[in-house]
Amino acid sequence: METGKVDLKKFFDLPALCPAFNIRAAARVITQLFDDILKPSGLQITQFAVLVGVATLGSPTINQLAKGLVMDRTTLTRGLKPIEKLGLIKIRQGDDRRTYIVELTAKGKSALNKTLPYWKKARATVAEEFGQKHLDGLLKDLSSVREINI
Amino acid sequence: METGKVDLKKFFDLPALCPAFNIRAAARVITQLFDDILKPSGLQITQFAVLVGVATLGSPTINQLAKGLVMDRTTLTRGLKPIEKLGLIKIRQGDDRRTYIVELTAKGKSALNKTLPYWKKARATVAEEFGQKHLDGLLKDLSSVREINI
DNA sequence: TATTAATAAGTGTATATACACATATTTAAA
DNA sequence: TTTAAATATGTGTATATACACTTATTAATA
Repeated sequence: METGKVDLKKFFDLPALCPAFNIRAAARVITQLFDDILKPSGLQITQFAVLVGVATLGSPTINQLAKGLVMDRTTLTRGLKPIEKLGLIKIRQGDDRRTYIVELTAKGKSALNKTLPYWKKARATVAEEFGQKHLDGLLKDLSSVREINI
Repeated sequence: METGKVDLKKFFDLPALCPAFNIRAAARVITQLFDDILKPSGLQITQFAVLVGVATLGSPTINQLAKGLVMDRTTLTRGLKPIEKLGLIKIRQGDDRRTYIVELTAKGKSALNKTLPYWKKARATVAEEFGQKHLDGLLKDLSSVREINI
């Protein structure tokens, strides 16, 4: 049976073929690039993403926001804490008292506008490194990945 | 100046255009898909990735492994703990006593082989949902994202 | 109406992520 | 050879991630 003997050769081409490895590694690279360029704004790209979500969805509930951001609800719950502490959002109970509604504060709106040029710069950097058309294709692909449901 | 008034319209198409939003959301979806399918193996895709890295790099140092996995070194340091606790790897000091070398245990090799079919199934699922050629293109794109250096 | 099911959200726990900083060891330079 | 620079790693801290579980509220049903 030789349980100890293991042919490791078959694993050699696995990293290049693995969607999970590749997408996670790329996400780390992109996140660091964005965070680096956004640094002067005082926001991280994840926090900016939440604020944009709140703005575009228009004072959503936690659940609605989580769905909009394609994010686990409990992940979002924790993620709201820091930006709430920064005074960028307020969370108030909805008419349906099970729900909680996330709203931008004036400070939050101002942070959005302050951060936008840095976001544009970060995006431009990626487009430059990557080619605009190439990037457009990648974004389309990523959005169909998002729509995968097991 | 109307600091309170903020035109939120300009944020509406931002999510679709943002590489960071999209790649992070896609990474969450793909990770959950892989973790779900790998569940019977007892490994998560991130742990499997580390084991594959150790196997393909051949007993690398922490730094070498971090580079190979396109991972921050300190992230890896923490990530090694759980699989070390599971007895899948051993970490020993190198001849250069600054270095620590990561090695697969027999149990680790066995875990690799046990997990491989689940990984194949997960990859096949993605390929099915996504189209094999489409996926090949995406993987190529993601690997060039990885090579971005600011 | 009383009971049950469905929905919304929070908490416990564990891992993932990475920056800033500190320590140990080796290599290079004075 | 002493000192300085470079390299390898770990730790403190904070946020990100999500599963399993619990609680509160509302909607549906008996």
